[in-house]
Amino acid sequence: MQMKPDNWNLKTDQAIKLQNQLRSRLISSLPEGFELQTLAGVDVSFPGPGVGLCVIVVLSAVTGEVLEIAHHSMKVTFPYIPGLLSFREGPIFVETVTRLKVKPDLYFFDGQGIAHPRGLGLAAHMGLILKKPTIGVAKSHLFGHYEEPGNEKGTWSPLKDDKGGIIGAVVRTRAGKKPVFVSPGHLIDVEHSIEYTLKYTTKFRIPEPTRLAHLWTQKLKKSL
DNA sequence: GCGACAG
DNA sequence: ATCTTGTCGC
Repeated sequence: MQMKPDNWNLKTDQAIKLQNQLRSRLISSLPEGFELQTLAGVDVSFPGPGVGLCVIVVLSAVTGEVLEIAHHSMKVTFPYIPGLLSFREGPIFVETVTRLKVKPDLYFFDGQGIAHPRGLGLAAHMGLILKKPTIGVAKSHLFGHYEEPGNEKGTWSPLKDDKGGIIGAVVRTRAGKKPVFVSPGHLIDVEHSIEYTLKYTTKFRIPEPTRLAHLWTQKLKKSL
């Protein structure tokens, strides 16, 4: 039986089963004739217990100019459990994305893509719902084996699963600073995930789209 | 049983 | 993620 990727009313054991079923639907290559015109960064903050605030910032892939910012806050019930982040942040993201006028060609998420225990991290799961290319750029490690990458910006080392398959990369986006964990979500491969992550990470360690989304998520949290 | 553990 | 100001350093 086919389950919907946006079924949030599940207990933890059922959520895990859903992830195992959805992983097979992932496509690991860009759509035919893919053209990157607009991209988005997503982030979620928690103004208080049981309340989440999501922000999506859309930028021009050419000029880097901010084209649109959408946000929404609502009650969150699912707890934070490593490996089940999409069930906590997914509902509010899906609600927020409906408020966008511009539909981005690519999304950056603050979390893992397929570099996940069941191959379905936040970025991968949201990609299946969006049916758009998604990339996960996490600030810390969750799953996979790797060697520390070189110390220069742009250097990276592969993230591998238990069988040695490459599921992402540990990328040094800033010399001398902690690397980020990049992995493809849906409709994209590891190589392009690294390429786009480096291309859109300019001044800081985190890609501009998600970095800006995070800034807004913190700013809006205070004005509530 | 003992660690590891996105945000 | 969140609790929290100024401060040392590149």
